[in-house]
Amino acid sequence: MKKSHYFEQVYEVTRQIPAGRVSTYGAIADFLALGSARMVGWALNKSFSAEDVPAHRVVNRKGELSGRIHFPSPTMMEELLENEGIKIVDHKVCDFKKLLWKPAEELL
DNA sequence: CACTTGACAACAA
DNA sequence: CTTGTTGCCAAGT
Repeated sequence: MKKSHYFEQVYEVTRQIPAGRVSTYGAIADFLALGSARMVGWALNKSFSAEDVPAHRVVNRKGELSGRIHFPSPTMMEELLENEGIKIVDHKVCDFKKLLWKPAEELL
């Protein structure tokens, strides 16, 4: 049952993010070429009610854990990321650009 | 049906 | 750092 097409797409892409990597709203939105970064964030918000989506691997364009506030605990996101080998400094991803993963990479 | 809000992007000042 | 704009589109009120 599809609620909304792009929701599923965002979930799918987000699930493709490998551990130890992060992605951005812009990257996903750009890859889907559907809506916009807002839609991605919005879809991720609903991801809690959806299937298991590693939303903690999705950050904003600055690498900030902007979504941590929506997690059960604001620190959970950092814990999860650090658990995957991602360094978090000041609620931001260290070497963000290096860890940045794009959906298109899977196609390469 | 109109308006506002939203885990945003990207730039400008 | 903040405040502002424009684009984008669905859900909530």
